[in-house]
Amino acid sequence: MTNHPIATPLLQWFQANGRTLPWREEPRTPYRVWISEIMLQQTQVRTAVEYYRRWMRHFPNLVRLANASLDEVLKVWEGLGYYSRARNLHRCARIVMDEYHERFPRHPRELIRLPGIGPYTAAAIASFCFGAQVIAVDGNVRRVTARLFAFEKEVTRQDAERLLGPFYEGYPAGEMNEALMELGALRCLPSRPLCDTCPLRESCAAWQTGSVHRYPVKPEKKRVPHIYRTGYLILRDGAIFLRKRAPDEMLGGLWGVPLNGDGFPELPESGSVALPEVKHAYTHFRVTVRPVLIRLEAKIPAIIQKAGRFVPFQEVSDLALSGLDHKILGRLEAYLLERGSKFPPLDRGGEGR
DNA sequence: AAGTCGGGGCC
DNA sequence: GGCCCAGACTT
Repeated sequence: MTNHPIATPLLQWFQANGRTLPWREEPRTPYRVWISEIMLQQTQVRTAVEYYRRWMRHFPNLVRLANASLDEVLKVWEGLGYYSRARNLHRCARIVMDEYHERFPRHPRELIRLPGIGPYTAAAIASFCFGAQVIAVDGNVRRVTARLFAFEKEVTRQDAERLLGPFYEGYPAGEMNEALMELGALRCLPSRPLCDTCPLRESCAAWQTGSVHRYPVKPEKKRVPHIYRTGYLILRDGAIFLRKRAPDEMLGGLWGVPLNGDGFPELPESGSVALPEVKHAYTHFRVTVRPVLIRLEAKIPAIIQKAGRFVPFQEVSDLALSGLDHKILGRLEAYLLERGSKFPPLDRGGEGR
């Protein structure tokens, strides 16, 4: 029996205090693990759990997902962000159904070739579902590693694999991966870690030197630009003009209010009504949108009409919209309510159908 | 190695 | 406001 001074207490702690993922119900099929791991990319468990439950009601298995339309998939994903994850899930489901006879490949080298599955997710699926002896390096594992070894640089995936590899020998990698991630989520927190109750305290180089707060070392912070746009609310006979973004642009596949610039011409604002501004923060820039109700005298120019279509108010909630567009349409809803008119409430994720 | 790609939770 | 989150993909 192996008895590693770090791996053994880690697993003992995990079996007594870990296992907090709410969807760990058996059996942990590749489909369930795949969906949950994709949802958890750059997303906290609290945020993902309700999306996961709703997802499984809409797409309970791989075939149902593969046979759905991308519009349906994006609507269920709506609000989770990083929408390439949803587009890749859809692509991947069709590949696994058509080319892998509905069965995920077992080997990480094969899994990583599938769209949306990178080094972490491939290792997670392979170790959780197929017992592969591979390390799944996520943000938690990087942080734990940085403190455990008082690592003075950013911990790359290769660094983590090299430093943690000896711990894994003789232990099930799936359990070790989960244990390390749970430790990062419950004890080795990004700020104010709970070292008093950490099972690896005595082995932690950062704790031994009283310098836990210095790790992990953070890269330079870059200042984010702030852009200003005008959002065009073009109404006609109980419908609003929306455009569908191309698959290869930001928020690809989602519908939205057209903004000036950004593939859309400036519109004349004579006689228009300005609504309160909307602010929105993305990862690498911020935007302030000034929504305006546009009064179009003449017919819609062809260049604009080609960019989208007029959507009846009642059908807007069937479309997948970004968070910014929800905010903008919220201004319109408030404006119409003030004037005794009505705009249907915008539910997210298609639950209202 | 560095940029791009969302949104929510928390301080 | 800034920071972080069970990362992947492109260049």
